[in-house]
Parts: sequence; structure tokens; C-alpha cells
Amino acid sequence: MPELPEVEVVRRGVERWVVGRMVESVQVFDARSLRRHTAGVLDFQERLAGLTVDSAQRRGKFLWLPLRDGAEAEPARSLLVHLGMSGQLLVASEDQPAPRHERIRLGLSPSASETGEPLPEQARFVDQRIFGGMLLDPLVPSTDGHGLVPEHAAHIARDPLDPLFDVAAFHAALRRRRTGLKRALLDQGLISGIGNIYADEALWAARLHWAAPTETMTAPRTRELVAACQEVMRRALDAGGTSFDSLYVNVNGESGYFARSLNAYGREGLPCPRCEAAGEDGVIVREKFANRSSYRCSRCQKRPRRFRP
DNA sequence: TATCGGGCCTGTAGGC
DNA sequence: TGCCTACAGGCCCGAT
Repeated sequence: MPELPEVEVVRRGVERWVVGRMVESVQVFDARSLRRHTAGVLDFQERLAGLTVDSAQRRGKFLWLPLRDGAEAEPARSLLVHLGMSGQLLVASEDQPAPRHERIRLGLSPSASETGEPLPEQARFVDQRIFGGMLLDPLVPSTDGHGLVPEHAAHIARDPLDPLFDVAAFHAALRRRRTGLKRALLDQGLISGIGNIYADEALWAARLHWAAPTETMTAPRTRELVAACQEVMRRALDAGGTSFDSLYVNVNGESGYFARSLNAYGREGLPCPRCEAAGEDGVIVREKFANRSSYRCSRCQKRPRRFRP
């Protein structure tokens, strides 16, 4: 499932393979992947073709490619990409067979690597469940005054790996909320990039229960939680992301290995690794949370007296 | 205004 | 074998 580390892996791939190249053609195989581009498929195709990819940017799980028209000094719009829960952005050569669930294909201008090898001519957006999508979006000033962001991503908070992420501001916002910790971690307007998997992993690392009330957090506990988020995501990034199946791959179609390093998520009934190492008997339990699952250790992530499910 | 829950989607697994 | 149901989950929007 693409969360921040997976999207960052894809961003790096796009930076290496796609930046600096012109979009020469746009094929749309499934209009549902352009659901958020309200002007429609034709508008998307006509306006995107002929623009050059200036860079590859990311905030949380949103990835965007600022686009430059030949005569422009600065990009004024971007191709905003969200992978949803099954989206992939693959680079491929024309002779490679079309993958199943390919929704959008971009033909790229010819280019060569440093060694003179020709680069793949296509970028393919593949999305089995169509929760993700693309849109052409104007770039607007970020609400914190630093840089430009696509209009549709302007409401997204900075993520914990962003050098400009403000822990004190996050703590203050957390204290103002009247909800449970996990719900807050999944709120992309509060802190971005965290999905169900890394929320469980970060809460496990910080020994916090998912339903602990946000208003009970102290500043040191918030710092510990943010540090846990950063640590979990950095390790996932080093491993190339989390792959449970073929739903997440990098731009070259390769899977990541972080799933092997998960401590809580998906480990129902197994011993808690931390408790096991200490000779204790904690077990990972699975609980219903907002129509999905939450995993925690029965012993070191005890249910708080006050509880906000 | 803040919070919550349902809908969007498809493939897979499991039960019958 | 084939049908049905539950489940996975990020984001958006309407309801409370």
C-alpha cells in the first residue's frame, strides 16, 4: 500500500527517469483515473501534451510534477498524482506489453542515460482499484509561505520527513483535537504521509494505544511519537517500501522489503517482538477501527482509561 | 466548526 | 466449479 516511503521511492524514480523530458502524447484508457480532473479527458490530454517535466515533488502521499511550457521561466501548473491504495507509476519501453489495469500512458521525448543508453519512452499509470488518479492542477503558494504546491494538495500538512515539519505546531494542533491518536495520525491535514500500516507501527514503537485521547498528549510524548513516525518511515524508505503483494512497486516494477520488518501490522496472534525480547508475554491483537483493522501489543500498548475509538 | 461514517473501487480468500 | 460475501484502505463529501 503506497504510504509516504512508497511514494518517495516512486518520486525518486520519476526524478531519475522522467524529469527534463517532454510529454509528447497522452493516452487515457480509463476516465475514472481522471475523476478529479473535472475538465475532462480531452482537456487533460490537450493541455498536458507538449509540456516538459520540471521536477518531481512530494508532500505526504501526494506526488506532483511541475510542468513548464517551453517559453516559461517558472512552471505554473503541475501533474498531480495520487497512488491511492493500488496505484503504480512505471517507466517502460514501447515494446514492453501493457500491464493489466493500465489507466493512463504518457509518451515521453527521447532521452539517454549518462552512459548513452536510451531511456524508456513511456510512463504508465497502473491502478487496480482506481482509488488513485491524476489531474492537471495550478501551482499555488503553500499556506506556510514556503514554495508552491498544487491547489488540490494545499490542504495537506507537511510530513514528518519534511525539514519544515513543525513538531510544536503539530503538538498544539493535536491537543486541540478531541479524538483518538490513530485517527489524528491518519488525518492528512494534521500530519501527512501516514496510513494504516505506519500508524500502527509508529504507535507500537512509541508504546501508545491507538485510541488514547489526543488532548492527553504531553509535549515529550508527542516528540516521541513524531520520532517514531520518522524512524519507521526512514527504515521503510531504506528497504524500498512495504510490499505485501504486487500492488506496490517502484517505477521499475520492483517490490520493497519493509513488510518483513513490521512489528505490529498484520501480525495478529504473534508475540510482540519487544515483549518477546524482554521475556514478557505480550501478543499482537487486532481490533476494529473505523471499518478497518488496528494492530497493537496487548501488554506494552495498554488500553488507556479514557478511550476515543 | 469539528468529527465521523459511508461510498468509491477491484481482486482475493473463504464458505457453501 | 461457481456464486456470494467479507475484506483490504486513502480520500472526499455529506451528515451530525
